Amino acid sequence: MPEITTVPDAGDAGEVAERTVATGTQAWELFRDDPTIIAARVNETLRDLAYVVQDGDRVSGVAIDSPDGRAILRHSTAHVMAQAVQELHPEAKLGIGPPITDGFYYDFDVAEPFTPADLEQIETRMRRIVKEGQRFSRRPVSDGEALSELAEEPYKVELIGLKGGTGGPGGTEAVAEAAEGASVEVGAGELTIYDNLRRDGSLAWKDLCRGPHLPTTKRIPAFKLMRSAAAYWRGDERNKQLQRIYGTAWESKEALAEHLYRIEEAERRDHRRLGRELDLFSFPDELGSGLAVFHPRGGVIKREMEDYVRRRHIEEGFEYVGTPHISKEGLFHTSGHLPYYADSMFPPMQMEGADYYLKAMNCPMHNLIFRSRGRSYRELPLRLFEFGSVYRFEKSGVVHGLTRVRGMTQDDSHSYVTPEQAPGEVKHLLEFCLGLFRDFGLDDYYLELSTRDDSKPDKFVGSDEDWASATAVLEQVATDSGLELVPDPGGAAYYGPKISVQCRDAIGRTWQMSTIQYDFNQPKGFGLEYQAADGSRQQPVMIHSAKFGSIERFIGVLTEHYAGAFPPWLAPVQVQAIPIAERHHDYLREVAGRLAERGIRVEVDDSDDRMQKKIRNAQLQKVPFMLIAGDRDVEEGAVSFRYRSGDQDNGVSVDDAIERVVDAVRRRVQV
RNA sequence: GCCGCUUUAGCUCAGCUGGUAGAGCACUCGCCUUGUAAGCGAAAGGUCGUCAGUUCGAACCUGACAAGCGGCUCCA
Repeated sequence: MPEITTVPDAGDAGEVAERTVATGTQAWELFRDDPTIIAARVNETLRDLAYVVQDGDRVSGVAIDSPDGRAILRHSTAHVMAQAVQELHPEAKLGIGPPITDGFYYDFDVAEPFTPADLEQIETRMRRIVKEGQRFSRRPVSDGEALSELAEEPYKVELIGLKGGTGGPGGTEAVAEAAEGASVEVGAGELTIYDNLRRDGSLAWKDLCRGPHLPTTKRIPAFKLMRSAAAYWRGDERNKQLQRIYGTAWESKEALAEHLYRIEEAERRDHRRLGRELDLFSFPDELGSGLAVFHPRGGVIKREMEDYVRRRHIEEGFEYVGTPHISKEGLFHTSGHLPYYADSMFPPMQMEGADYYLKAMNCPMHNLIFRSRGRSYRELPLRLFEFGSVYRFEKSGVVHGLTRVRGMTQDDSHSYVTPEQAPGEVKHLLEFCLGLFRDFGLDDYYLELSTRDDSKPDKFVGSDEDWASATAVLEQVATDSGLELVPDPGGAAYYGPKISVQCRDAIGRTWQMSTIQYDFNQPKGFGLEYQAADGSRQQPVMIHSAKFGSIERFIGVLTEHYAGAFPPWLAPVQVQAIPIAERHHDYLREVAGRLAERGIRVEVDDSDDRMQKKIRNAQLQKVPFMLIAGDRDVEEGAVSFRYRSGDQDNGVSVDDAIERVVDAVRRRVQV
């Protein structure tokens, strides 16, 4: 028997050992000592363990708890789910079933949407398939063979026809996602079908798939179906909606349990829930969807943010202005918004023969301020700033807590600059934004560069040259920042490209917060000009920027980031004074009075609850500091200084306690 | 906007096949006067999201609308 040489790749250790094995050796034989290996990486390509190694192959094992291993596990579980669905619902047609972050999904065309009871039934059937230990068996097929074998699967047939035709530059995110999902099915090279074979070798099920897969269904340690939902075929709302089932799969029951626990944790820090529990804000039905009211405690956070950002804008050379909430429609024609965004604006109100719109953006109004008199180059950069309340008619299905609302306040600014000043101004604004993130304790973020989609010229205005130079300015500044920069093709505003700060909250979701947009179009539309040093009239560039983005969204993200335990400087109540008995009320009122003189938000809990209950209430409200006083403390002129964490220092003098609180607030530290 | 689900007291939830509502916490009032996450008791609180329809009778069945939730699409 001829022998061939393979080179197992030791991976992280960096050691490469040569090994000579018999011809026909399959990858699994190289890893028979390691039960966590469920696939092989051969010359950078992922393969089934049934792969027959070739002379010179570099082979390393893929562990089930590695990122690739989990993706293979999840994709294999998606197959098992699809098999179970078709066994229970033979009429179901298959869409696509890729692995995703933390799980997988599979789309089905079925007459009736799945019910929770259906999901349970499917899960039960899946367990049976897992128990049967069906083998995933790879089989290359020609296009013709695939088409005839899968003639009953119209969506698969479409994907076969699509092979190589998806993706490419300029695709929207949705198309890219569909293409990504489809790539799991058809890949780039030859077509393959995976047969699920029972122990006796009979065919249980098959699916068009690029693979690789686990060796057998038995290797699925833990999974759970999460929910069903509708999704448009290939991510296009003009297509039919399929029924999608989401599931998750993990390398062990423990890992699954941890994942489910993380989901519960995320629910506990959901700002919609904390907003109610901490009495921060609400969304009264009477107002309508996506319209928030801030309660006194949420109002404190909002006010601290506003005070901060107003002061910072003034420090950074901005001038505070004010503009109304509505305008005659002509303004939004001049700005160019109406043709693009009429659907996203509240419908107009008619009055005295004119149509008035609620504003969805502030820039046109700032342009009017710029244009209100002749401007000199000496005034530039001219920087206008305000808290602009804007209203956007978000589709009913997308409204979400404070992070996607219909009425919001932007800390909006517009810098009017010469083209030469633009790079410096963009840099200035980006540094401003990053400083703000630092002060608010958000440190997990990245930049996104949103550019024009060249394949959709009707969505963008302006010349190619203008777009290219504007994009180059933003890209340069973003790159110089040294921060992670993610491209967002097609995400630009119609009038120009933008940099945005995408913030990750503690549970990994990302939100667009700050934006800096380069606009060479509106100045033209408004006929903005300044007189240059040589006496000529020149057109300024305007740079739009919002630092928080929207006050509402920022509060939502901040609430989730801190899980409601705001740092002292933002906490609605900074100190809860807790008397042990009624005779200590006056003592603590005096302490509270001294704190209030120092600008501290302090409350004395003079209810007739037990002191244990008062502590519990303060903890539940996530108050950072509790000052507790009983006989001993009064005697010593001290307090028991309890932190939110449960740590406590007893016998702290009142002077010291006040300084501790004031200092923590002043330094904006978290405690 | 699309698909599915949900809506009962301030909050979290019960309420069997249709016979017109219940708990815990919170709130109010008493009692208790307390040393590190829930003291005891009482009272009060709901035209069961809204409007129609079916029925002798609707929280429950049907429809429309509204709001919420999970996705999809969208997001200046």
